[in-house]
Amino acid sequence: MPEKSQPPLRGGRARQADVARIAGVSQTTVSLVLGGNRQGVVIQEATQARVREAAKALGYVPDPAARRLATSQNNLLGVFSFTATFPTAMEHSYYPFLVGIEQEAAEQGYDLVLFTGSSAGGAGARRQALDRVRLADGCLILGRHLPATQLHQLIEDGFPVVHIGRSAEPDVPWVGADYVAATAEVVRHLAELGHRTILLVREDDEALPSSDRELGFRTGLAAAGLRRQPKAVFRTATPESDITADWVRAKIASGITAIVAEETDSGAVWRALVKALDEAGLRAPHDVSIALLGSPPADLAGDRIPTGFDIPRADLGAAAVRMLAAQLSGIDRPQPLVHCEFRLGMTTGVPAKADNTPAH
Amino acid sequence: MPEKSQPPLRGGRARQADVARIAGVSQTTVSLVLGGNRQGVVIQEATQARVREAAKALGYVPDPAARRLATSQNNLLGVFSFTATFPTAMEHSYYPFLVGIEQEAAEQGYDLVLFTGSSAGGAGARRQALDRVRLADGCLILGRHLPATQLHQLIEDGFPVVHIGRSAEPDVPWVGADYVAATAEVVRHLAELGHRTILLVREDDEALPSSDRELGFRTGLAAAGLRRQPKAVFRTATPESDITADWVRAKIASGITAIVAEETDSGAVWRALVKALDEAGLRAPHDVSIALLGSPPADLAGDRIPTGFDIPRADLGAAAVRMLAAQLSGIDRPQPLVHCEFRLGMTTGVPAKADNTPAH
DNA sequence: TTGTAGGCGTTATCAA
DNA sequence: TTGATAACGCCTACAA
Repeated sequence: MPEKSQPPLRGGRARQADVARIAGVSQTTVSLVLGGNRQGVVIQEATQARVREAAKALGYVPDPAARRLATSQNNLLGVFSFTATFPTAMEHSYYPFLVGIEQEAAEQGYDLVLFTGSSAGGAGARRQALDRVRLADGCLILGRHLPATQLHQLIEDGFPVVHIGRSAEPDVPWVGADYVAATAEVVRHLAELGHRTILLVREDDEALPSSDRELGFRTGLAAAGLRRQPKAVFRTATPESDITADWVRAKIASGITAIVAEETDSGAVWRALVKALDEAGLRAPHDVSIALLGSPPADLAGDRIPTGFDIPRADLGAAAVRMLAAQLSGIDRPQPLVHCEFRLGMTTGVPAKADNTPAH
Repeated sequence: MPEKSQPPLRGGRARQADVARIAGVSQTTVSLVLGGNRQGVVIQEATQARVREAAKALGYVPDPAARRLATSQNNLLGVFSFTATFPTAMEHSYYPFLVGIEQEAAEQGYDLVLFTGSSAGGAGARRQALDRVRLADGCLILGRHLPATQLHQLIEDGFPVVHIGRSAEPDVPWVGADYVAATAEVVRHLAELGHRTILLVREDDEALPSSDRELGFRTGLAAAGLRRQPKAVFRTATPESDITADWVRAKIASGITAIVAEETDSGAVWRALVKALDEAGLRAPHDVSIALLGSPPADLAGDRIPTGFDIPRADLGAAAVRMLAAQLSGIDRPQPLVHCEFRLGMTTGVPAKADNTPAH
């Protein structure tokens, strides 16, 4: 047997070279036949058959690592978050985003690399480094607090990155929910019901989600032709103590017929509002209309559905993947804003009494 | 500038060669300094510092594919599931497993690769292929229906794999919940309360989770010194129609004082049992004790907590990672069985009336 | 202490 | 139509 001295299999795996030897052709031919043959090279049917047969006999399977090395395409999308991606407390997890991310990634032919221990530290401090993400073709970033320096280094190097959630950092590509339009729509809804004096309750910080809602609020008021009201926005850092039964009564007495509350991470504002109404013996929408600029916290899910809007987290994840894929293939970036679905709940209705604005 | 003509960065990613050029050393030295240097080669501190600095400046990260091709190690653990890992219906998801997987992977210094599109298909049928997991150092497999052929191919080739959930396939390493011991413990609990005639309700198939529970049931009976009862196990394929108010009444009349129900994917058995009791106007544990061999379905969570046991899914995920890590480092496999926590609920108590077994 | 050279399995470019 | 041959990025004897 004057065959080459190589053993037929090495480490239990057949290589293209093995197939080639069995089929009596060159390794290149095997690659051509078995790989896509994108070069459009013409190969005899008989040869192809021989190659295929040999491959099958040997149980040949291409080595993805080698393939990826040769094509310099990992088909890997990174997912990086600074907090644990799957915390024990499920409500705070990125699960809803991942639903969309996974679907769209599959659609586009990418696998996902989940970088672990971003918060915990795990095995050594160096794992903290954002640099690890470079092993993927591009990376999605979840969460608010990013190390701006590292991130910009990444971006400067031309590494494709998309932040989920509108980013305040310049030059960081992002996808985000369109809070402005969604909030404006809620205001419009209230205005159409006849409300003329509407109050926005928001947290007392400068986060984008908050200021976007305020912008949408003002936009909505203007679009509805409502005149600028001096104290249309109420800021609170401590909802529990600020938003009381007395507070609500006073607001209603002052002519306010509708209150829209920001959705916060903890849901504290909305929770406090609901509680305050309850303690005041008031009911929505009978005594006052209330709306929530976001989704209700899980533990209040059983309550009456609040009017407001839903943040399409899965859509956001999918949009982020699309944006990243676009960067990777050099296509123009798609729309970064994702539409929020208006939610007609049971907490808004016509104003309790004729509004007290001057007749026009 | 008599530097080599290569651009400092290619395609946005730095290679060892780039680092070497910047640091003014050879590529080997870079590999030595940055890689573990398992060869024990001694390198000047100053040189090492230069290399590290250059690497940092360039944001160098080793290419996983290349690394794997050369060594078969890249600190990546694969997660493969036959259904989508993040389905829209969160209740049926692998979330609880992922909590443990992520934590333990971080602990052990691994990142995770989530192989997507296993079910959806996505970009072509080949994505279906389990072979992609070879990019990682090893792989966790979730879900029941495995492509046995591909899986065994993988295992034969020495690729480390761990199935989450006890596997019926031979030679497939797995971690699983110890249903046998847990079920036996529930039976013991009932026996200690004084129950002598206990009924097991299970689904009518031959799945391991079911048969393990039955085995534990019989073990528990034997350990409690209860004599073998002819019709101690009731099988049903259609719980809704089989488990009715009349059925329950008949069982109680026949002397049964306790019923243990298998946890099924849909929770159908338990649901039917609870409903039947309700319709019969019976209450647990007053009229009959009932126990659930697993966790209650989410929509019944508000009900009275059933006695039974909890499946430690996060622990399972962590155990799977440990087992995989053990395989990777050549250590002996750790215990594959994870203990289920006994859950003392409100549905079991002393038998309704003096039991009717003959005096001993 | 550092560098040279060869190989891992695939793809891609040329010649033949 | 096929077959050498050179990357791809990294690791590791072995040589200097």
